[in-house]
Order: sequence, then C-alpha cells, then structure tokens
Amino acid sequence: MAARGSPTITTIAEAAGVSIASVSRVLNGLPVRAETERRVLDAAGRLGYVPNSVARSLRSARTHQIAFAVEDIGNPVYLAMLREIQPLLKAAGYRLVLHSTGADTAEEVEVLRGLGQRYADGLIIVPIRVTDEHVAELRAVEAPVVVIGSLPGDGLADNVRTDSRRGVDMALRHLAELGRRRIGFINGPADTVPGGARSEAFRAGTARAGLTVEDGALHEGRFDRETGAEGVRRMAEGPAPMPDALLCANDLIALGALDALRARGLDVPGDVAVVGMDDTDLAAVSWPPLTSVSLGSAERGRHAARLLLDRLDSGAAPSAPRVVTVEPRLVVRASTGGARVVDNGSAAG
Amino acid sequence: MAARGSPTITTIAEAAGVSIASVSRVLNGLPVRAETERRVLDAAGRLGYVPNSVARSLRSARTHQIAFAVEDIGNPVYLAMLREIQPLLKAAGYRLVLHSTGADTAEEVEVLRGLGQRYADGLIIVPIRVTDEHVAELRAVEAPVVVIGSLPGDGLADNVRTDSRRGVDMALRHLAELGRRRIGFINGPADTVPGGARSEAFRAGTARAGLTVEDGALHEGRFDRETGAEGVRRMAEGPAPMPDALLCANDLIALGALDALRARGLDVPGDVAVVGMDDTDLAAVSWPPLTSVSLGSAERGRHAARLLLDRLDSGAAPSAPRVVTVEPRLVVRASTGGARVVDNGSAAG
DNA sequence: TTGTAAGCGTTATCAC
DNA sequence: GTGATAACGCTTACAA
Repeated sequence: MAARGSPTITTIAEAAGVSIASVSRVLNGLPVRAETERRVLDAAGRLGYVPNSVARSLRSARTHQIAFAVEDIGNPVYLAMLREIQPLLKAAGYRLVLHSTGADTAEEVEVLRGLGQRYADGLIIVPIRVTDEHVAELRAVEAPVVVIGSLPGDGLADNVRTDSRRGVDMALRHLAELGRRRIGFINGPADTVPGGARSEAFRAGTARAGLTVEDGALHEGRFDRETGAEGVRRMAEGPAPMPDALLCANDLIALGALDALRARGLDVPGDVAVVGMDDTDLAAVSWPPLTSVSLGSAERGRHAARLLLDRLDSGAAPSAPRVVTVEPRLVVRASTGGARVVDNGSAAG
Repeated sequence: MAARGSPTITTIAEAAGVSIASVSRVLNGLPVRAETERRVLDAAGRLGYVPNSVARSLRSARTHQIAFAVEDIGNPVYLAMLREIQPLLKAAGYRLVLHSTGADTAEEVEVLRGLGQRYADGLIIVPIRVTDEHVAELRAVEAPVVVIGSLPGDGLADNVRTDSRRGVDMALRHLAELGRRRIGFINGPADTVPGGARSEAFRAGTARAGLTVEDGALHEGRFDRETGAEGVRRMAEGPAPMPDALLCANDLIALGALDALRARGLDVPGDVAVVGMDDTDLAAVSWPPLTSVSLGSAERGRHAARLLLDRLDSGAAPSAPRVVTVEPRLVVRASTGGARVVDNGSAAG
C-alpha cells in the first residue's frame, strides 16, 4: 500500500533503498551510478512522485512566481498588457499571480508591501496613483519591481512609460487638421496618474493649437462608459454650443460618448468627431470604428516583462533602474472620418 | 545596523531577548505576558519584520493560492469568469494564479498534473477538451478541483455547467419566430467541448423546428472573428442562397460575421439576422448590437469560486462532488431586430 | 558514488 | 508563560 499523503523524497528513498541525497541527485541530474538512477526513477514513477514546490522554494528562496497588479483586470488596457506578459513569464518558467486591486490606492500599497512575504520573485505594477506611501514602499522593497506608468523622480524602480502628452497632441493636431475648432474633453479622475497627465496635456495642447475650449466642454468622471455618456449629456444640455470634436481619455469613455451622441441624433463624425485613447480591441469593434491614440499597451506589457525577467536572470546584479519609453501612435478610423490609418508622429509638421 | 537579508523570527527573538517560540506566539495572538508582547512587537516593528509565506506554507501545507486555468484569457468569456472569481478569492484570503494554456490540450493536462507540486490549494479549470488523460488526472489529483464545462460521467470533480443545447434551441426558436427559415451556422472546432455541444444542438434543433439548413450553410473554424468573416464569405460565394439567419457559436465569431456582411452590403437584420453566444461585453458594443445567448459566464465563475472555497473551508470533509447548472438566457438586441430584451425560456411554447 | 546532517523560516509540542 | 526542539520537504556541504 502507498503511504498516506503524497510521496516525498523520503518515501522514494525508502522504496528505492537509497538515501534521500541520492534521490535528490537523481532528480536534479547530478552524477550517480546507473543502478541507483534506475532504482530511484523506478520508485518515483511507481509512486507518482511530484516534487513539492513549496519546500523547494523555502530552500532556494525562489518561488518562480511573478505578481502582476492592476486596478481592474476588466479594463481592456490592462488585459492587453496581461496578454503579452503571461506567455513571456510562462516561457521563462514563472507562474503569474494576478492582483486586481480596485480603485483604492491603499490596496496598491498593500500589494507592494505584501511582496515582503516573498510569495513572488518580482512584481509588475500599474499604479493608478503614486503617493508618498508608494514611493516609500518602492524604496523599501527588496524584490525587483517594474512600474508601468510615469514615476516621479528617477531611480525608484525599473519603469515603462509612454508619452501620453504627445499622444494627446497628436489627437488634437489631427482634429485641427480636419477643421474642427471647438474641442471637448471627457476625462477620468484628474488625481490619477493617467488622468492628470491627460488633463494637463489637453490644456497645453489646445492652447498651442489655437483651439477653442468652452467652459462647459470639459467633463471629469471615471474611466468608464457611463462617464462618456454623462459628459455628452452635460455638454449637449449646457448653454455653450456643442463641441464639433471630442477627445476622450480612454476608449471606454469614448464608447459611452458614441452611445449618447447617437441617442441625441448627432452624427459621428458629421456633427462631432470622436477620439479615444488606448486603442483597445473595442475601438475596432465599435460603430463607427473609433479613432484612438494607441499608447502601446501590449508593447508596454512586453517591455515590463522583459525588464523584470532580465533582472531576475542576471544574478541580482543590481544595476541602475532602467526606463523604457513607448511612443504613442494615432490610429485613425471612421469616428473622425479620417483616411490615414496610422500617424506615428514622424510626418512633417 | 540591520542584519543581512530580511528579518526572521530568529532575528526578532534576538532583538527582543526572547525565544523564537515567544515571537511566534505574539505574532499569532497566543497568550503571552504583556511585557513579552511589547518587546516582540517593538522589535518586529523596528526591524520591519514580515512573515515568510513560503515557510508558513511548508509548515501548514496551505499556500493560500488558487489556480484558475483557461485556454485564452483574452477571450471575453473567460475574462467574465475571472472578474467574478478574483474578488471572491481575495475576500477569502487567497491569491489567484492565472494559467492561460493556449489551444494545446496537453497544457491543460499539465496544469492538472502541476497541482501535485502543491503550489496552490485548489484549481478552477475550464477545459476546452476533456480527454482520457484529463479524466485520469482528475481522478488522481489530491487538491480540490472545480471544472467549468460539461464533464463525462459523474463524480469526477465539482462541476459547473450550462445547458448550451437549450441555449441553441432558444436562439433557433427566436429566429423561427421572426420568420427566418434558412439558417446558417458558424462554429468553432467541433472536437472541443463547447464546439461539439453546439454543433450537435444545432443539428437537432433545426430538425425539430423544421428549419432548412443548406449544405453550404455550415462553417467550422476557430472561436475567433476571422472565422466569422470567413464563414460569411464562403456562404456568400457558394452556390446555395445566402441564409436569412446566422447562428454563431460565440460572440467573436458573430462580430467577424457582422463585419463581412457589412462589407458585402448585406443589411443586418434586414437581409440576415445574426445571433451570437456568450453575451459578452462586445455584444452590447457592436453595431448593430448583437442578440446573444447568455451562458451565464459571470454566474458560472461565481459558482465555481463558491464551490471551491466551500471545499477548502469545510475541513476537507470529502463529500460527494456537486454539480451546478446555470440556465442560458436569450438577450435580444438589434441584430435580430427583436424587441424583447430577455427570454429566459419560461414563456409558453 | 553515496550517506549523514545542517539549514531554509515557520508552527506546535513538549517540559519546565 | 516561556524556552528548547522537532518537524514540514528539499538541497547541499562534508565525510566516508
């Protein structure tokens, strides 16, 4: 009869009539006598031995797990990152531990702190806000961390960012070229990292391009569809004339705006041109297909995974934190009536 | 100066001038003298002690991790499940380890086998196929497993399923009621669990409803958009008349079909009514909005998480495997021109 | 080549 | 109430 519970190297050793050290050697491909190897493999096979990864981890101080933390895995942007990250980690022999923290900043900090429990060898995190607490934890944490999104100051951690200001500029330039002059902006929370950057870029970019922004043409909410619909309602019902173009801080907001515009009988892009951001899968599916500023989510995910794996492999050589920047691209679709498919910003002014 | 590496209970014990047993007691809320508690907490706080979860796991044989395995986390159906499962696990104190196995059946079996390494306390898996190997592993595995999707025979594992045959029937009945008679069907791989069930249900359902299925009105591919577009192309270019209604085995296929129909100048639902399956977020976003058979993905995820947590909590009382069945619902949108929003099948025949 | 034994960081069982 | 100590399953000196 098999012993209670799963077999361990001790069980195998007894069954094979050798010591646990020999079992371990065979299992790890170290040199042993052929006869020993045969007996161990035989016993292991017969008893269905599987090494215990927890014990291995305790010994080696390596869990072969990497954590990935985002605000909401339902958001297509984060999903796009995950889809790139997951296969890269798997190929490198790591499992992926997924954290979906929710809007609460404290939970993000908690994830950072939780790394101290050593359940993972490293972390890729996309913080929605970066508070002093984030910074403090980032300094304290021992395991390698890659942050996706802008980080204050340098040298805090490996960092993958995108130039969302430039992305906003590309969108505004595109709209201006189409002859649009009265631009509206629907944003997510301005006190978040992406919300703040987009808000600031919108202000600067419209001024620079000589575009008009009416008082009522700014709306701030969350990064979801309801906010897009609500923003359009407010603008349509306000005293100012309806904008002839709408920049939305992400694709979800833009989809909500499209719905609300359709509900009011406004034509897109005839009456109002609409631009989203992130260029998620939804942009191609929506009607009309959505012009969107790609911030390279997939690419950022890929870079993040590479940076982290690199650090884990390179024998903890503690080199200086690295920063990778991904260029935004404008993907033009029917919601602005444009014909070009891609503007990578390299065309002459 | 702090010692090298993170502090352990040994470090704390030395700093506090007590034994490691006392440190452990304080940390676990066991009765100790007030003075001892103070000294330990003080030292722990000062040195930034964080318990090592790996060591804890080795001792307790509990990892507080649960694995979730699907074919492709990019598929909105699996994402919908994940979005329900993740918060439930988190609330119960478990981390989520995500596996995206890809189309390869062997990888699914590998995940099952990998559980033997004890890196997780349980597993929720959505197999795309169920081979003899799956069955064998399911029998052998010691940790609790919940399978989402139909399972051959009973008692193999806790199981959450849906009656996709009934779902197909509801869609066919809907189309028949709308006066459609020539029905086309675009399926994913028929040798998969969902593909097989849908194929069989389509055959039976059309016969029962007296609907016509032309030879060229069946297309089999993958569960993706390209397959939907390809299916429409084939049907349009074949000798048989174009179907006046199309059942697609999932929403992605349906979206591809919509694209291809539009490209050929065919009106939906005027010329061809289209029904998808899974009722993912995409169905509401597409144009026209897509009528779809909801198979309760979110609900299935929730049930699966509950079943598993239940088993983990109930002190390993090895009760008989349980089966939960989720009822399909037809969600009618513009792609079939219908007006009803939901048909839960309870209406009189 | 092989076995003995120490140690990874905990928890829990003993005596005291 | 507290401290020494064994044990969880594994890898790896060190001896033989």
